[in-house]
Amino acid sequence: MKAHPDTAKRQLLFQQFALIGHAVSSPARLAMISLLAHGEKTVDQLAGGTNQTLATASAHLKVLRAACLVTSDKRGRQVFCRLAGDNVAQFWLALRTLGEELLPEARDVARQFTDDRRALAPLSPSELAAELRNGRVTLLDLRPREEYATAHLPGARNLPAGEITAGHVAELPRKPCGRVYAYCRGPYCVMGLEGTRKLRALGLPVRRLKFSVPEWVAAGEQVVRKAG
Amino acid sequence: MKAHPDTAKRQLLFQQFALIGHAVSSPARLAMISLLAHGEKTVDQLAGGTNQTLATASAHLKVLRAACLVTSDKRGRQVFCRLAGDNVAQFWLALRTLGEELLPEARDVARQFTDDRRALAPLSPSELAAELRNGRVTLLDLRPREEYATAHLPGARNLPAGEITAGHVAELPRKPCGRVYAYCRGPYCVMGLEGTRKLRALGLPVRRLKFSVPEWVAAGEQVVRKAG
DNA sequence: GAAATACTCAAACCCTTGTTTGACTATTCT
DNA sequence: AGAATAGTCAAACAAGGGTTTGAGTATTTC
Repeated sequence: MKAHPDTAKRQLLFQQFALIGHAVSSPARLAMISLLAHGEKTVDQLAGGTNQTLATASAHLKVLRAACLVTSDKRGRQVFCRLAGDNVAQFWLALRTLGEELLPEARDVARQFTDDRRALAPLSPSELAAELRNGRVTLLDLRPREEYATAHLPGARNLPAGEITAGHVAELPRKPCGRVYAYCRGPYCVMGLEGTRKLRALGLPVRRLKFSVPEWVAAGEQVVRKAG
Repeated sequence: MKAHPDTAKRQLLFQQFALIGHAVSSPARLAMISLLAHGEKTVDQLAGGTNQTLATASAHLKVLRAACLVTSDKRGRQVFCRLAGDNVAQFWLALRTLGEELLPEARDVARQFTDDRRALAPLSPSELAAELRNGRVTLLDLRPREEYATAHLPGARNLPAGEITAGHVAELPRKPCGRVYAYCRGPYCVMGLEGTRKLRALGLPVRRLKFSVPEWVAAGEQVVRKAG
């Protein structure tokens, strides 16, 4: 039985789509994508941020580049990687959301990240947007400076989780009677969990948001992006 | 260096998400998903519809079930499989769309399916919905009877591609001065391409739509679903 | 020019996948 | 009861993936 030429084309197409599937079939690569959703990173930073050796990170990047999810360019002696487009970050969010809905085990673990009712603000992006408009909100971005610089929620102040001290907290200009929210890299960001704990230990009644910039963008809200 | 408990949970979560990635990392499994998007199928039908042996199809199904993308139940001696939800079909469409946008090779091949300007109707779902409302449209569903029965576009008539004859075409009640559109299983459906060719060879000035039921649903339009 | 940095590559390793084959089970039909 | 149907499972094999190691390259710094 001879294969129809259209059938061959169709199979080729599915093979191509499977490249993207393959790219998102490894926890390490998913971690890299979720990191890159917050801005470009060098291979080194990417390896460090996902607990991999440089060589393995480089190998995973090869797969991500083969699927055209990630592009990179060499500047000086460093290779800067970034997602190929906003649609990649949105696809990652779609995959994550589907997993949260479909996989029982994922749903269980995910709940543990949003379990601490006192420390978590159950706001959605649009609800926060409404609170921001009425003005009585202090919003903290706990991510590293470069990520904040790349894009952050409107009105957010940058307070990198690693640099939280009593001094910083004391000099925070807080709106009278306003709520204090913090976000980091998303609902499963360990740095954000710890940062929030530390802030609360220092007496700041901050609550962690369960979303970050990528989710905010996916919800159709505006961000403050780096010029140029 | 001891791993933080939250970090461990996070990795577990990413492993779970990677299950879904793995499920969509094989062309064969993608073909199965795209078939299942048109309604439940037995393992046999699924194997036949994707050119696989029964055993390989069964093995692939195991992976799809492990990712909770597909559920199945035994009725009599047959196992009926279906997508775990509408969100699975939408995720498949999101993956396909991302691939069409990102992968140059996929984009090239995809274009070949929408190249024949005379035979293809460049309508979007919302544009077709508008045409349907003004009424002068004949709409043909070329898929098998069961898929039509499961869900079809409002106003569509079922004319399975395999049963197209001059007789059938002659007795088609066509709206005066109306356009004739046909859809099958989507933009890359070979059966739909051939069915359209056959219809045109029989003198029917039909044009193929580049979407089907899943895309129509994803666009937020209503379908006629099987009762029960 | 030499050393250091930030990668990439190739080889080797092990482990996982995909496919085929044949056996096995459950269900239905006769 | 016996045969046929629909599917799963286990074993075996080839193929492909992920990680480590060590070497190699381009660029920058000293």
